[in-house]
Amino acid sequence: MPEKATTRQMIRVLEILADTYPEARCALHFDGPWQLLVATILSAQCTDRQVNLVTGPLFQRFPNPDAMAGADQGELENLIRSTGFFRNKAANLIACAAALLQRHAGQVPERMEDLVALPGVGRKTANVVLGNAFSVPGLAVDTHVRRVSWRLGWTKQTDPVRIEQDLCPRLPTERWTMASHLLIHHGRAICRASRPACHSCPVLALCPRTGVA
DNA sequence: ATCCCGAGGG
DNA sequence: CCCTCTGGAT
Repeated sequence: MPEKATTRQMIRVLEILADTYPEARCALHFDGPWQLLVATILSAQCTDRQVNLVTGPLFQRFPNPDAMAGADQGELENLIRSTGFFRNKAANLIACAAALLQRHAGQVPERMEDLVALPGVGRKTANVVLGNAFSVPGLAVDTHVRRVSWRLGWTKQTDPVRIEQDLCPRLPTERWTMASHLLIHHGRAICRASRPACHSCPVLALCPRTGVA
């Protein structure tokens, strides 16, 4: 078994991925922290493409937390139905908007502690909002980050929080947010969950598995 | 550990 | 049919 990846090796992989995917960034369409928060809540177990299809009409109908807090849940469900889990998500969005009004004067808070206290917001969603709306460093560990970092031999953990605790100390703070984007992009394009395209992987030489899913 | 849930791909 | 998609709450 290979040793756990070093900071130098991890940065080398990230640099190659950055060269391979210069367009890597947050793929959700949004304008401002609140729209990003809503889009990220909707992105649970759903492609970003599917989220982007519904957020246009959604934000036209409910342009701010005040409007969404007073939304009819059935109407909201219909607007977000195609993203899946629509009953949970609709209830969470209404409760979340209400919580923003009650606790934060209708603004999206910039602290992890406050974000994860919002309905429907877990640590992964909070990290996405912090990193992409407020430029606060964080590693958002989703299904792609978990799978790719596992295959690269960067971690043996499976719990997202432990993966975060395992990887972050070995990476410079300023690379955390981009690391999420790069690993997600690579996970979608090449290092897919099923039938990964190892034959065309730019970091194959740095992967301990060298081709096995 | 289990549930929520639609859409897309193989 | 199967698996997977930028999870979260119970």
